[in-house]
Amino acid sequence: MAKSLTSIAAVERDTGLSKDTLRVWERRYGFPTPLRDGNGERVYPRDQVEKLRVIRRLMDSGIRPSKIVAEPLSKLNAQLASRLVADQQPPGECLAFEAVLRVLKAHQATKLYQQLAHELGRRGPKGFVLDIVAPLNTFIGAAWAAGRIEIFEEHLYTEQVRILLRQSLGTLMPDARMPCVVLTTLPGEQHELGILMAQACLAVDGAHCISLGVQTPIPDIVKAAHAHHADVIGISCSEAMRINRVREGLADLRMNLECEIEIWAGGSLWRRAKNAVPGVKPMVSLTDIPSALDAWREKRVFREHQGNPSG
Amino acid sequence: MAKSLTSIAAVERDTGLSKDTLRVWERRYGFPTPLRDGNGERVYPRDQVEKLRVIRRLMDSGIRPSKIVAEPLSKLNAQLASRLVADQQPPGECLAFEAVLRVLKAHQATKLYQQLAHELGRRGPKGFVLDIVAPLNTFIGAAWAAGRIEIFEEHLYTEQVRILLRQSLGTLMPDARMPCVVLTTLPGEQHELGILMAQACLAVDGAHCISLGVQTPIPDIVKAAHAHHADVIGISCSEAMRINRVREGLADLRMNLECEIEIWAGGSLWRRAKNAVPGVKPMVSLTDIPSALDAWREKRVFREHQGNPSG
DNA sequence: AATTCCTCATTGTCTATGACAATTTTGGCT
DNA sequence: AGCCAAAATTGTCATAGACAATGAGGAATT
Repeated sequence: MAKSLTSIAAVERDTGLSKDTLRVWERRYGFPTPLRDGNGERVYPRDQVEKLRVIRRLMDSGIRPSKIVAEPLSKLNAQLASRLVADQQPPGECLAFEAVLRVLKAHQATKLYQQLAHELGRRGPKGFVLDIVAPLNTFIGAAWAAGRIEIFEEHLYTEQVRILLRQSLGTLMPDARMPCVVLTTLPGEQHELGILMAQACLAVDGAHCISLGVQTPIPDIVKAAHAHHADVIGISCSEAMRINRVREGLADLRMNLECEIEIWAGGSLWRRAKNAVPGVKPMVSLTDIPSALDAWREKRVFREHQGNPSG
Repeated sequence: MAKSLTSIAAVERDTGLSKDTLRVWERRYGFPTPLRDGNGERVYPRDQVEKLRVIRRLMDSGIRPSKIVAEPLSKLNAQLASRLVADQQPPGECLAFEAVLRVLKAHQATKLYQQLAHELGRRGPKGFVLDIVAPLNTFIGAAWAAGRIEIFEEHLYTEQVRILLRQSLGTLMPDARMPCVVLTTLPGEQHELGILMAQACLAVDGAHCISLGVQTPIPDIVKAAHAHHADVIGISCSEAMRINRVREGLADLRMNLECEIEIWAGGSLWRRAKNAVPGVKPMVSLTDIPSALDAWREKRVFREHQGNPSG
């Protein structure tokens, strides 16, 4: 276990902060303060990378860099811990959630799976998603933001939910009057859970769903929309994404799609983002999905009466 | 559908070519030749972005930029088409593969699933992976590289295989004499199929597998390895990755892990990469997995006899 | 004839600093 | 309080030169 010094590219990879940002912070805030190698290239000590990762987490929860970049690590950790208390709106079932967290931290994947499968069996796909997965998701996300769990533990959780949802979604039959929805995330967004939850909600209401997986380039989303004759494109955005990037991506997508094809943008990001992108329907909560589907059907029926009464 | 001009950031997102690379190509090869907006910032016409995407594909199959960046698009497309013939080593079952491709291009996800499920039922998990999925995967990858299918169609295929493998892997029990393997990909690598195939091969031989999903940051891989008391870290690398990045990432990982923990790096990338990373075991084919497991067990038995006969 | 080694060309990434647009915050004014 | 303008904040883009790591081609050796 050597000194573990990292290049600027490695820091970008590990923290998600761009090279430009890292250099400009050094210039403006006096942090980080990398050493230099023989070529005059930046070399970051491990503890500075760790601090950068903490900063990144705090920024994801809305804090601006000037307030934190120059602060000592101990203060940042304290702030991280206090975030949990602020974010957490105990939803009644909070105790059970703490139990899930314990199982997760013990890395008992099988036990976690069984507990969740029990709930799925009891409530069915829709109830499972709305009453369990959605709030539990928020809870797990908050636990991560507060430093209570590691990202690989979050992955472990995601994995179990994913398997469960995939299994239960296979049996549902689509309804011809409902839209064909293509689901994916924008490049840079790795969280698949949002898509899966949306897919569950859409499928139980009879919509025909096609998931492209995560991180589909914009031109490919457009091609997929045409190939599948999609009525709606669903994009899931987690709070880990930069709002600017998402806005730019959605505007780009909107510009390249026929306006008959709707774009629905859901995910926890939209709690933070105030103004939406023109021509894109923001879905703050999963409960917006049924009403959006109703609205779509209404509009479609109306349009058919108007323009094409026989078809 | 406006003129669709894109910023350099959007081009980076859509092509995977870094901003630095885009600027330096312009300087060196005279392509791309973006317009400039009011601020003097690059604005790329749509057709140039399309050409860049073709170039990217050709580079992923090993061609160097100086040979192709300045060429006209028509030549590049011809080259792309000829790649398929060159790459494709008909593995006997070639006709069936073409049929799969047809189903895929018709977007008949259910039919595709049924065909694959039939093979899984007939051959069991291991045979299915070795005889069907592995070669089919190569074939689908080649079809993508040759421009015969779109990336979202590849995703559709991946999705079906993923569901099937997940289902059949759930029933297998690990063997206590076999290593605990943590599986993931490096940041930037989005292809999960490699992990799934590795997991299938490992699990049928009794190894205890934990998948972290894709794109785990190096520090998190290290933490996960410790938390799960992993014996082996398995990293899957597709040919879409830049070899440099992978080498750097693996060297970084090796430096931060105790040397008792082995690193096995598999995936189609290693057909192209000649020299491996020190301390990392390259796995060219899935068939290397059983022998690697045997070797691991041998070594472990030997070590226990030497140092710790009672435990 | 095959293999190893050496050299040259290729290529991506890094450096530095200035500029600016987009957003958020602040302060003053109804 | 509520709202608008001014100011501060912040990320990204531009420029051009430098260099290390890789690949390719040829020469020398086994």
